[in-house]
Amino acid sequence: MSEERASLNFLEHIIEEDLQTGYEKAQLRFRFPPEPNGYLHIGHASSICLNFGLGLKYGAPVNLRFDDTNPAKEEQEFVDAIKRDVEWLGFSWDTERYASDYFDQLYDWAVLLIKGGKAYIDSQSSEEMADQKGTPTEAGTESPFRNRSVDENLKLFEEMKAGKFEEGTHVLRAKIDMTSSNMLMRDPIMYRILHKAHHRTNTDWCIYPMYDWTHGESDYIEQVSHSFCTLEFAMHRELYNWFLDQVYEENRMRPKQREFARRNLSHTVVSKRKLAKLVESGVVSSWDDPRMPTISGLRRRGYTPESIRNFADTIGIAKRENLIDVSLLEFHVRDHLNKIAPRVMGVLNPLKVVLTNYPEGEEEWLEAENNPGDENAGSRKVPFSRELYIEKEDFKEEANRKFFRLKLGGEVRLKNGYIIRAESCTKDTNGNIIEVQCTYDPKSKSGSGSEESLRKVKGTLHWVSIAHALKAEVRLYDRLFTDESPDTHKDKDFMDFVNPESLEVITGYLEPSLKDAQIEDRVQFQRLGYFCVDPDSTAEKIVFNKTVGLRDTWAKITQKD
RNA sequence: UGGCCUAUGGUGUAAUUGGCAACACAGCUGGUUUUGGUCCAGUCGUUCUAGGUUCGAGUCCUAGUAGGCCAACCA
Repeated sequence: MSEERASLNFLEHIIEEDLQTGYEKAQLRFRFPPEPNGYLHIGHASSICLNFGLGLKYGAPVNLRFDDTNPAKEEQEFVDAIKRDVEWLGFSWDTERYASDYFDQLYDWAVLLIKGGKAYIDSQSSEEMADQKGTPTEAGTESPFRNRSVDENLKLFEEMKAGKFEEGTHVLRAKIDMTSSNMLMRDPIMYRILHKAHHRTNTDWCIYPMYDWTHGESDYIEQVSHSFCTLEFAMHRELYNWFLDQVYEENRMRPKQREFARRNLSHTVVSKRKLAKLVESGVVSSWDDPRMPTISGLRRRGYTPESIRNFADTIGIAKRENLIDVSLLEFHVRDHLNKIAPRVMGVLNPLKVVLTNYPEGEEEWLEAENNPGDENAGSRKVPFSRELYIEKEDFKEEANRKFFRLKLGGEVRLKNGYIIRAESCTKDTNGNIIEVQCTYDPKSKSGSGSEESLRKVKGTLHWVSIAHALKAEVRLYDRLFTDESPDTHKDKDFMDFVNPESLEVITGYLEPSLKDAQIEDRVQFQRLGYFCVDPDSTAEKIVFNKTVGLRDTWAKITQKD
């Protein structure tokens, strides 16, 4: 009813304009075209959300197309990982395609170009060709093979295909313009010889088409209406169109390439080469290490697909350089987890508390809300007894009134339990506090409705009963890089900015309800943050990853002082 | 001594296409709260520069400045 006109990004404006000038809505079709040479990362996630989001918005099909034209780098393993990641993000593709599906068609079209005098076989080395290419400010020079006869070109191309030549001896080039101000138009290579097995076509081919020759033609074959790619391909558009011109037939959909700025996330890197280096050098354990910006890493870290989609939606899409602060991504995962993650109690840095007036050997099970923001989340029981753990940070012998926690002579409420008062504490020989002796008010039990239970005390602490606590490995993560843009420094390598303290492994003491937690379960450790169960967990030892901390205004206050 | 692209708060994106510069995050203030969480209210602050067109310019024009991209048998 009160429908607000949603603001459109510039790509949606282009689509809307096309819709008004002749395109039918039913003709709209998009694609997400990864090369299966590595794992998808947060940058791909933005592109996936863009293309599939457009598909959802316009009711248009979106193909998942693997750009698999380089058998030297591509593997089935990556195809499988990519499909799993796209599905995990919550999208479904119309059809699964491969550029390699089109090798025959591409070959036939290439023959057509040769026959039309638009392509030729060059038999120089790549160095010689590079020399003739010119520079951005100087025109190139023509290859001595540029004017080979059509028949000779045809014969050589056939022999290339038949495997008669070594790698590097011949290539097929488009005959365009060696003086173009666009370097890509200076007779670009269409095919090269590669005696390598392809993960799908095996050894059927020993010539493989290059990206530029493949991409637009694949869009055309699939009748993609809008082909969106990142800005570094802007210069390729002219070539994309030139190749399309060679095969385009009237009345068919002519795909349109448009470019958007890749979205950069602060405090990380996303190039496959750099991510691979992090894995190889042992900085992280694997491609799905929870510190990695890969989709599989984010998943293992505890991110939800919703949070990633919301992130992609709010950062939008444009053409200017950007650096998006990772805190925005963290905001979205908190925002979603706050709604869905059950609250539990766990102590990560334990300090023993003894309730001196609580009977020894006694225990009781207290009612605890699973999520105060969600009535339907229900409740659970947590055990309470004479000896408890609280966080070390939650006790001080003396503190000013800004410290809403436990201090000698002060009171505090134990979440879901009783109000306690710190009476004394004991220290080890080094002066470290190792135990706090407290008394509790038996009438102050949470939810009992008694006058005492309604008393307001400043400060509520989480806790866990020592006798009942579940020991768990807890992995705490910090940013992988200390610099917000580690790979943009001219004089420094991105590896120089690796944060040596990005991982801390500790033992946590958790409430026993967590005993049956399953891998990928997500919970909030109250007052600490969101955590999820890592796949490394076993029946004997449960492992939690910290996804993200809660917003911490106390930390800001202490920092200021 | 080239070509292409870009320029809006600390960050990211909008602006009904020439008509009151908005939204989210971050920051700051306060309120609620048995999580120093959540939630609520308020606040902060911007159209790269110089000209021009116009009743009116973030938007159009001219010049400049700054940044990014382009010379792989990679994608």
